[in-house]
Amino acid sequence: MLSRVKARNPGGLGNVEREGSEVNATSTDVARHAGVSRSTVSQVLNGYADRFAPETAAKVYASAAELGYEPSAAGRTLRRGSSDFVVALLPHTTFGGHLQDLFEQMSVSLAEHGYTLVLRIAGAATATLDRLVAGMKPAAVWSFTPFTDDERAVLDRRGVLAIDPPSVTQVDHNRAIGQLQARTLIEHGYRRLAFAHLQDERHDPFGFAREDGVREIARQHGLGAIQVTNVALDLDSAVRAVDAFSAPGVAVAAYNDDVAMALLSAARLRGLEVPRDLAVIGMDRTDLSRIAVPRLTTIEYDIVAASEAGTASLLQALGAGAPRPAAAPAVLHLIEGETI
Amino acid sequence: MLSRVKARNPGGLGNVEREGSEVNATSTDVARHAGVSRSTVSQVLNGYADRFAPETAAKVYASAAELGYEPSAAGRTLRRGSSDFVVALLPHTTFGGHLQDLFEQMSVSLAEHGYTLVLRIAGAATATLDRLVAGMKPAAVWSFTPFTDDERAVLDRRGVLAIDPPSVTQVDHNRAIGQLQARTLIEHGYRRLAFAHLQDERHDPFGFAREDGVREIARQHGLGAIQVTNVALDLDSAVRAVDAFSAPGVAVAAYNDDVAMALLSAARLRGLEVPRDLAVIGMDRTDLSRIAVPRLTTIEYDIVAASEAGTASLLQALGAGAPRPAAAPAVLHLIEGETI
DNA sequence: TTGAAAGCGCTAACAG
DNA sequence: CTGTTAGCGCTTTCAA
Repeated sequence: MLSRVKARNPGGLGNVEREGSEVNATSTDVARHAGVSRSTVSQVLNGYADRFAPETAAKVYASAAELGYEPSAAGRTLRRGSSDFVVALLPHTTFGGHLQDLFEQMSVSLAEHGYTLVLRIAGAATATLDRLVAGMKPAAVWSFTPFTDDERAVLDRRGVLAIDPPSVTQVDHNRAIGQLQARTLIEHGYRRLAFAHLQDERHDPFGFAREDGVREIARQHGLGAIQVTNVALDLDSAVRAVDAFSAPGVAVAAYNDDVAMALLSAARLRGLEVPRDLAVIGMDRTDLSRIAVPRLTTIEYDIVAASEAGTASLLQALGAGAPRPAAAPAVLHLIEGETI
Repeated sequence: MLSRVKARNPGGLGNVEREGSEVNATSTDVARHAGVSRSTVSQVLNGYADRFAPETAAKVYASAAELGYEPSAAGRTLRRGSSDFVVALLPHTTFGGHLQDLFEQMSVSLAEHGYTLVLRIAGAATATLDRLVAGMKPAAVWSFTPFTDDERAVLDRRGVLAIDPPSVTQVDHNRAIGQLQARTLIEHGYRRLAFAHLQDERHDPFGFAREDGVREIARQHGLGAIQVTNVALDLDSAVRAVDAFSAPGVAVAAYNDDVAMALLSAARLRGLEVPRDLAVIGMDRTDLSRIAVPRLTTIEYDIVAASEAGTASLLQALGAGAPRPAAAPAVLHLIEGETI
């Protein structure tokens, strides 16, 4: 057998990265080292240690550790029909540090159950997803946002476990955000409500649900129809939106803090006083929202709490069932500012 | 043989996700369908079609397409010793939010050469990296920023191709950013320069190189020592930093646009006029920097251009050698604003 | 120009 | 209690 090291280092030249003592022990190596058979190694290491004499199991554990043994995903996948990888789709929204926290938390939880998390850009062509799924045979594909129809079709075709938030949940969730924005504005005495979308719809996947939430609360309180506007992330667009608000005294629920900040800048440019002439509530609690003068009133979405629920349902679907957490955690927090 | 569908759908119940006509053709299926042997299928599909009669090859292509055949990564990995996956480490920083574009571009380029890109959170424990690498046997692990010593050690141990920017390049690159900031400030007539770090060093991996770039240019122009300060992303911190600037007329190169925006807010709070009393140049050209009043002068980093260079060197290291692009593309662009 | 055979590392059924 | 055996899907000689 041509060892991997040799194969990779023809002529012994090689580059620095590959020199030194490489470790890629197989279960055969572990078995030999422990003086047992491969199947014993496999069983001990896969949770059936109690079928063996304690000393035998101990020898196996020790040998595996000593040799730095990690099972080959390829061999295991081939045998089992699916791998221990879980693919998570990376939404095409801002990587505001928070998203990393989500995946970091998920990565750890999954690792505890023997799964390995890998990420994939959500925007990429569906054909790539197909290749990835067909090739890697992941235990599951998970998405923070609902799959597109194309994605669903591919995943179904490949027979892979596909987990996304039921779109009804997703809608409820975002409607709750709009509702909280509206309720907050109303509690502060505003009666003329508006909703400002982010114009680039690729980055505004939740806008309509949130708008609905605002509208619903407005209706419940007997307020008139809400104004709806689109704001691109440039001053011209924001100024146009502000000019279009029928009169002073409008209170705007913004799709996110960036939109809110754009409106604040536009208001300043137009000489409007915030919140007297224009009130604004954002969403996301970005770092910059804390720096704005006046500080933006916004809503924080506790993504780690939310992701814990997501991870739990994922694990359950995988049959690695951690029991569902008793209640859905509170994930929305109002952050006080001076813009309403 | 127990088919995968049956195995996954015991009792025929199953859930919606797995019903319907699943497609998971193997090379055996393709061979049978085309009336040739498995090895013929393998050879034709791996670029040796010219060893066969044209009709034979055509039959193979047609059958593979019809059956939706995708080779099993597991089988291939087992046989070849390494997979077609390339793991990219997701840095724990924000590059103006355009990080997706980088990975999307990379994903496409790699796919053209038969590789599949998967991402992994860079922050996670090194042990997880070890498992990932040992299990998945990726063709390469790539990082936009230099590996930590721990990461390097793990990758070396597993004998995997590890590509990161030579730290000298990384340093040069970031020094160039600082230099451009300083040169721009000096061209506008400023003689008292400062550099403002982002206090959270986890998000400021390049700060020192940039600071060096500023200092270097200041020295070349015979200016005095530059002031260096740390700014956290809150108003108190920014106000403290502004207060500490010895006198009006300081021009600050900020680590990024967020830091710059914090300084602008602090200046406003202190009644300083920008740029007369305090000049600021940022870095990243975030959306919000375009919305600020006054608009922030900043530098845009063309991450897609940069990533094309990165992808090229990665492919070269993989031996899928696209020829190196002739010259390094220009990746830094000054964005005019009104803050200097 | 094509096919047969071997084997990558692993696990599960079965035999002792 | 532990080992033998077969085979997951693929590629690569080697032989025809």
